[in-house]
Amino acid sequence: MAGKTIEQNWADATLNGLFTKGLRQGGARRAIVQALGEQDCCLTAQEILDRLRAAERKVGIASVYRVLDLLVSEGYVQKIELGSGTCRYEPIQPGGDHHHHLVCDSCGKVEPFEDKSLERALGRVEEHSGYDVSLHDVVLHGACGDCR
Amino acid sequence: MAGKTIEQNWADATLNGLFTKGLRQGGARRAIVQALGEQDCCLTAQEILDRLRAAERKVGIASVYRVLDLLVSEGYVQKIELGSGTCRYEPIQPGGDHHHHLVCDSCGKVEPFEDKSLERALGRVEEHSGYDVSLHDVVLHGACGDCR
DNA sequence: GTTCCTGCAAAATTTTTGCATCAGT
DNA sequence: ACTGATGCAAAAATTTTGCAGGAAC
Repeated sequence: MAGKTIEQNWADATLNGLFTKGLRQGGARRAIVQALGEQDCCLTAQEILDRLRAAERKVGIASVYRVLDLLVSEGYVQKIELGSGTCRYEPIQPGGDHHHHLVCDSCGKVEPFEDKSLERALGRVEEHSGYDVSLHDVVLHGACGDCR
Repeated sequence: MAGKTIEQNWADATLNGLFTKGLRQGGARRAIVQALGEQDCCLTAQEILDRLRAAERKVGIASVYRVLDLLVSEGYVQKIELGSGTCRYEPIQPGGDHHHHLVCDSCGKVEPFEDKSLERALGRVEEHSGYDVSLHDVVLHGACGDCR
């Protein structure tokens, strides 16, 4: 149940953070943050909308995009593109718990993976880059076990 | 002049490869491959069109997308998305010469970088992934030297 | 009560598709 | 000559914006 707790904490921490910045916790905003928090990997705007609609929560697609924009610019959510043409959004876990993505170009499946030594290599690159790096993003494309 | 040579080789090798597969070297196709070959980092479809138009070569945007699609599916070009909403396309150098991207989220600048130890870490991840990985893609987001 | 948020609809942007014509082999 | 490639225009898909009504504080 540890995973669930961490994810729930993300939603609460995010809503609290927004509140602290003087932003309101309106219905759509709370619902979208909740939906993101219940997910362990990335979601598209449309997927978020579908989940809210399935939960009898009527929201407009424009609100989904607006809230996601806000969450990205406030640093709570990472926007990820995996080559499908549609953007995906994923909660940023403050604990540094952090994964990347494997994409099967044949069936479209997306899976998360983690690797400490990859993170260390990325950390070294970031230090020498001359940039103040806030986020990174690794995508591996290929054929999954079923499709290869 | 080494860089130039490699890039020119990419365009020639790509056109030859297409020809070998029974595909024709029509005007638009050749022009688009040339434009990509003259570039060392990624281009958008619109940028490619602009270059061709500037060179007095009238092509339709649809042809640009169609040729890029073909090049991606034949393995000559990598499609990359950096979070701007528009896709970018980059030649794949067969020699394994290979770079990734630093994106400044404040001014939009995109720079390439290389790192051997990052590639090694990626190679290890790929081996253990259970996928047959054909491509990978690393993007670092942050503030560049001028913007930070 | 004021200010910000939200939903709807319209617009903008990017990418794909249909079709008649043209060019490469 | 035959077949596939191309350009144009229309369509589709995704994301953004304008605005009036509603909700949070």
